[in-house]
Amino acid sequence: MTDGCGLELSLVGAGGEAVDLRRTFLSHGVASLPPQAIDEDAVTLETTLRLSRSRPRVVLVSAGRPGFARIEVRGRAPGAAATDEIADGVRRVLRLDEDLSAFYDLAAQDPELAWVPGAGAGRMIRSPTVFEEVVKTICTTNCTWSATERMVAALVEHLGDPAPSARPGPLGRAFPTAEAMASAGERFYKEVVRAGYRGPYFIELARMVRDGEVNLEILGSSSAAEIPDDEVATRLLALPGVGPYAAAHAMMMIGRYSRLILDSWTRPKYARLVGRRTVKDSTIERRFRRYKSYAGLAFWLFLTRDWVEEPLPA
DNA sequence: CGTCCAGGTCTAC
DNA sequence: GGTAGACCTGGACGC
Repeated sequence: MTDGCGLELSLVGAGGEAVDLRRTFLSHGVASLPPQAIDEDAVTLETTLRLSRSRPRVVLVSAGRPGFARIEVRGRAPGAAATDEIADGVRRVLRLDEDLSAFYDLAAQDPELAWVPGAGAGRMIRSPTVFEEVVKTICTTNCTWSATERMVAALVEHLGDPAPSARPGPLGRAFPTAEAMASAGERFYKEVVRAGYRGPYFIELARMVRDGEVNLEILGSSSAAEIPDDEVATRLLALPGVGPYAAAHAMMMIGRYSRLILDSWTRPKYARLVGRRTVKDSTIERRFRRYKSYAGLAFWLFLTRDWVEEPLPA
């Protein structure tokens, strides 16, 4: 456990926005894939963070004093450097470094999304690396959610570096590095992960990242600010197994909200919410065009408002 | 049992 | 540039 002071993070966005921890934890399904896990009732997020100078550590994030998140680190108390790294990691995962105030201003003018700023919604739980986001996204393509869970769990369980406290299973391990994924053989992907045709995609993607042919992490860093979304999309679409859906999904995960995630879940859900049987993609795009670079985030929040119960008006 | 298809992508026209 | 068909896997469903 942490030292007596405990570790806490102020739940405020970079622009002073309120942040709702529960809304953040339940921002999207990928947030609950290993090595992350969400306990909805306890409002707790567990994840395992890789550290630069020591073994990965299991971290638990939960509600602390009002306006704060509490961070617990499993195992012996981390040193000062590791503590800083863990705090930075959690800040990144919760996306606290992001300023959503410009988006909130737009949402406030839209009767159907005016609830967003007050709800502290809009922070999509993120993974420690862009590589992890892309791999997980590929695991969501063309299969059921149970298959996604099976594939990700197998990758983490068999290729992830364990924290000292790790027990058998997919939790308590950092997400595998590109190195580890590139070194695993085709048989591993076929027989253990049961990834089917995605196996060769994973091997090639991991090899490209390991060999420095692509720099995915730059796309998720603040130094990529001058790279336009179109360019980010082009780079993602060039990756094996990444098409329009996966590119839009990965972009949402790395804070590039211009693309709408249009897939077999979002399309019917949108149609149902607006009381139609089907809606053309172009119609959906038009509805959210006013949000410009935040169109994808607006669309996602429109779809997921009912994921969290809202407090009754006083 | 077979067919369909799930939070698609790729290749070949 | 738009559009079939194939593609791993494994639940859900119809027969």
